[in-house]
Amino acid sequence: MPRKPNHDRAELIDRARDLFWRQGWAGTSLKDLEAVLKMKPGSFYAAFGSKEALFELALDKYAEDGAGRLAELVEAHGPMAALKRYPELAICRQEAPAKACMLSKTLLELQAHGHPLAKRASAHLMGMEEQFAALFAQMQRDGEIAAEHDPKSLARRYQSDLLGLRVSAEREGIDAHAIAREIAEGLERL
Amino acid sequence: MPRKPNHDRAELIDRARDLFWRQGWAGTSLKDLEAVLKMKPGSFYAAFGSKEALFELALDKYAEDGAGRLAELVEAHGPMAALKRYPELAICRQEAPAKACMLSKTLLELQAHGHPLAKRASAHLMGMEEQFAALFAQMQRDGEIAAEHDPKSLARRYQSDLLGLRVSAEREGIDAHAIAREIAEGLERL
DNA sequence: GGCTTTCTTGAGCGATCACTCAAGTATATA
DNA sequence: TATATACTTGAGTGATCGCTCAAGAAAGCC
Repeated sequence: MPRKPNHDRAELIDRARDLFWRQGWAGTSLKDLEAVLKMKPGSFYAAFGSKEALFELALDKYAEDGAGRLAELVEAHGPMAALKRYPELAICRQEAPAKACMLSKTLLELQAHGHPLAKRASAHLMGMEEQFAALFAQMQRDGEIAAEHDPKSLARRYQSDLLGLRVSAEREGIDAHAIAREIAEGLERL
Repeated sequence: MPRKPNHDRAELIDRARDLFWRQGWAGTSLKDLEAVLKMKPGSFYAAFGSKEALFELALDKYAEDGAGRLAELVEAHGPMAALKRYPELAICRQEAPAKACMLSKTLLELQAHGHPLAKRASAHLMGMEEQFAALFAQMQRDGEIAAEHDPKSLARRYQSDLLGLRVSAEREGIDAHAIAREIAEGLERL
């Protein structure tokens, strides 16, 4: 009976994610979204409910894709090589709308107002960190790194280095690849 | 002949800086500023010209104060001890309106729109990095760190670590002091 | 006390914000 | 082909945005 939607929902969320990632929450107006999604207000609200609801979908997709890329890397090269490659991978993708992490951008922008999206970003960051910790733990079991380390501490530090790298990569005149290399080299000394 | 201003301008800029630092550019409305500065719109615009002009003053004050605190630390304890203490100092101050760096927050929020304030924040970050580089160079001259290092590379990495630390410190459930300690310890191995 | 000069006041400006809804259009079933 | 069922359209909502300006209040000089 019904009419089919003109657009592919997953594709729309991807495009919204890229815009939000680049421009942030307040920096992205509904006009911007309407232009990028090629939707009029009515369709937009029928499809997503609100700007906030779409941002949440975008944030979740961002986290999911990031975790997926790391998992692929682990699958292909093992934990150590994956963690060594991941920093460079995070800043080299040309098609990415920004170098900095969308989760940290969201956290920094919305945390002060106690916005639910900040909490959600924070939770995703914690999820990533647990993924890192699991890899460090596995490396320890495999004897790839010394037994004296605490996997959770290593993950916390690795995450912090990654966030710093990705903020630095946003700056002009900074050789972020050099920083990525140094982070990778740091892993060898564990 | 004239009437004296009711307010101390430097004090006003400090209060505006704290608000902008915490809430960011778009997250801070003129209503917020009027409340914190206890000024009506007319006085505000007579005193500062625009929201953007005040943000610029606030940003400059932020950078100046940060550089000052580092300089004091160097004066008191020398370059190495100063750089080792600085990370902890950056995240421990209770009176600070946020843990994250105002310069990086501004950069991340406004860079995508090519806003002049993002460029200014970027320039201040570069200024800090040069300050760090000068200290590393001095430590090298004093034989405190190995001669093989490039002071500019060390400064770039130190800055990146610092930015990462300060984003991490904004998160809930993260022991940022532990990260600060690790950054300090890292300096000992140079 | 006048007079001048500056600062303060606050109503209100046009623009933009996120969002709504009634009307129109396209598609599937009957 | 007729009807039911989405989906799309876009003018328009009230609220808030950064900002203006004419009028009033306070301080220094005569």
